Amino acid sequence: MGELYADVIVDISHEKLDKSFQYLVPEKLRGTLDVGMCVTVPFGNGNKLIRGYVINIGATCKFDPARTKAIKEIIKNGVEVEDKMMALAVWIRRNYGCTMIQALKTVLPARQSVKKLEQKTIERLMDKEQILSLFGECERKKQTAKARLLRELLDQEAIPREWVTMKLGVSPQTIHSLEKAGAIRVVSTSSFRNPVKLQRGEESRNVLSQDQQTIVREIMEDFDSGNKGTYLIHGITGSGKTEVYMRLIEEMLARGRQAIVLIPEIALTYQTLLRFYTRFGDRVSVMNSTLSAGEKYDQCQRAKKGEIDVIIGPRSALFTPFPNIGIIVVDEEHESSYKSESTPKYHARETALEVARLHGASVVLGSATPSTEAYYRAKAGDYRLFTLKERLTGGSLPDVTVADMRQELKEGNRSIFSRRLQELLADRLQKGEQSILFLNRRGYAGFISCRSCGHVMKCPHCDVSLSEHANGMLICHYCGYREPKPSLCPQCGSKYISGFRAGTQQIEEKLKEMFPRVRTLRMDADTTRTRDSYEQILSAFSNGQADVLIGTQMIVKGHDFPNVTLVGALAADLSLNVGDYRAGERTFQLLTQAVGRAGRGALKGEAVIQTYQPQHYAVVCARDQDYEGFYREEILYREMLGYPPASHMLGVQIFARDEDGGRRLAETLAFDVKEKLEGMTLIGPAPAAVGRINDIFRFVFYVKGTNYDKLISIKDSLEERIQTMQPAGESVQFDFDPVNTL
DNA sequence: AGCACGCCGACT
DNA sequence: GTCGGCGTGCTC
Repeated sequence: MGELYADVIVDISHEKLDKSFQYLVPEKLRGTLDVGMCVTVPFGNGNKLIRGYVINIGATCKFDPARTKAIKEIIKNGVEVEDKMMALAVWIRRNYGCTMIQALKTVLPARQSVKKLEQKTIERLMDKEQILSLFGECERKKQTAKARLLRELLDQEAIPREWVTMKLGVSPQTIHSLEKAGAIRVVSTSSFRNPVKLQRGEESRNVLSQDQQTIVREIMEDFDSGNKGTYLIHGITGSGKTEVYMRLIEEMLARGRQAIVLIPEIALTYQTLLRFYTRFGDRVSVMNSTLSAGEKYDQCQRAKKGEIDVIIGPRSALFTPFPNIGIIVVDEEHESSYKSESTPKYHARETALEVARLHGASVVLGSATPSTEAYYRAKAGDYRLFTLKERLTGGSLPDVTVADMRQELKEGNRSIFSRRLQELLADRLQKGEQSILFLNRRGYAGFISCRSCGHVMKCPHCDVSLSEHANGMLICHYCGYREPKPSLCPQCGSKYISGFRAGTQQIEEKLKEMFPRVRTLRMDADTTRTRDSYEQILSAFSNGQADVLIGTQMIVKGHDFPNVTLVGALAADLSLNVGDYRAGERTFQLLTQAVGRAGRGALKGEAVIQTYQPQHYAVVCARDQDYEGFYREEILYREMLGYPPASHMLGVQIFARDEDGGRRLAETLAFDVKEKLEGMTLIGPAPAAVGRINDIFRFVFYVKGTNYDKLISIKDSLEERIQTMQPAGESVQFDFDPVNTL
């Protein structure tokens, strides 16, 4: 029988060793040894025994077999931080379908950046005379490297090690020998900069409401009795979720545990940060995308050393190497930015549960509009559900009207503003109150709808909207179904059937035509290109420099504008018909949030939702702020069509330079899957929604099934199959329970 | 990171 | 010749 070889990552934190080494798996470890295990291996010329991690096992030896050494033994324990990270990487690899290297890269902090912040400094231990005599001695012996360093030390007490090795050209050995001679000392004064500017203000510790207290008490009782659960807090904005998080974190810190707070990518507002900062001082740190790789690495080191206990950040903050996490908070749990868009396509909410399991920690999910997934599992009893109904900050919910744009057309209003919205806008302008116009535009898949009756062209097999393509065909990008674009509405025979195209710019123009004196601010991908333009626009609006703010999704998240008393959602249909099974959920969430922007201050607010489908449950429930009602409808739809969370879904994406090659590969793989379905369903293959990006063609197919493990084994067999084919110009990616199928 | 190897000047 | 420091490159 052939030999087995294992790829091992050597546990030395240095960039040059940041690759795998192949070792022979000895007879006695066969069957026992598995990916992710910690082993001791002989390394280097002296065959020194060191720690390593197995990242892969296979029968092929990519190295000179005569020179491969054998693994000594398996170390078993799960206490080290690294071991937990390793276990997590193994879990990610299995659940999201990627290589061990990819999993490790997401889990471990970027090592390459070590060099940049190598803050080791060389300190002089002797006084000037001693150094001078030593310098003379070295000069005489022609020990030039030593002499160079010593001369430098005459002027300075301490020199950064970086400077010494690079600029002075002194090798580590030289430094080492001088260290042994007692002339110098190497100190790692890694000056971990804390990216938050400390501004400890007055601590405002609100008294908890009855409901808040109950949540904190029950979660902590569970925790103390060794029952580490998952909790979903369903609370409208302003109901005091953050205060609950902070209390829980305090309790955990008191028990010597650490806390991770996840927040959506863009939602890291300065206000939230400050709140945490004033409460926990410099024991808290932030992780965000504006941090350099080096700074991120700093945060990890600080966490490892126990200098901080609380970290706030987007999904990657989940991998902060804390020794003993007590709680993980996932705020705005429904946000789609929690799902990674690059391989491994992990979901931070699900991964948080695994991190918590490894540490014995509790997980708290919070949202005003919980994801269907989380609510489903709460209903099933997997999560415990808490509801916060009171709005602590005051302000009442706005009055919402749904404007039926079909009716508007019928009665001769061809403008993009309904008459109701026009009226209210005029009223606000006259009163000097502010308004927000919200365009929930997303993606560029143009759906086709009838402006007369609201009928939307849908795929008869997948119940998602069909997209219009340039050749006049309508295509379903789930299954590939296609039909020609009709010239008359199949429902009512109207000729007003067309794609919906409108951008923030057009809206601004139309608004100015109608109200020539209006002052507007526009916020979309175009106007927020630079780093702080986002904040600038928001504060300009906040200061009353404009009457109307026009923008896309980004304006509905975070930020309170007390003077805003009118919100118009211009085209609810834009996100309702993007041809994705989550369109309803996303629309409901966006509309609910948008509507909630009105009337946050003392003044009562109003909102108008414009749509061609006023009867759609996402619209109706958003109008009534009725989450339960929405969920009941949504889960029915998901169950009926077998979409997550009622079922699981594996997306297989094929990328290819050559269109035919890609299609062939997609068809071959899909054909393979067909043999192994065992009750699961195959959809596709079809060209992806965006069929070509950068001249790379994309194809996709989906497998739906209730058993996640079966989907994993489908993925495994596909991987094997791909390996045997060794496709040259094509690559394949897997996406479990995709969030974004566009 | 640590260790060996090969190069080069200095000293017996 | 040999000794010892110094830089380079490799480690499965």
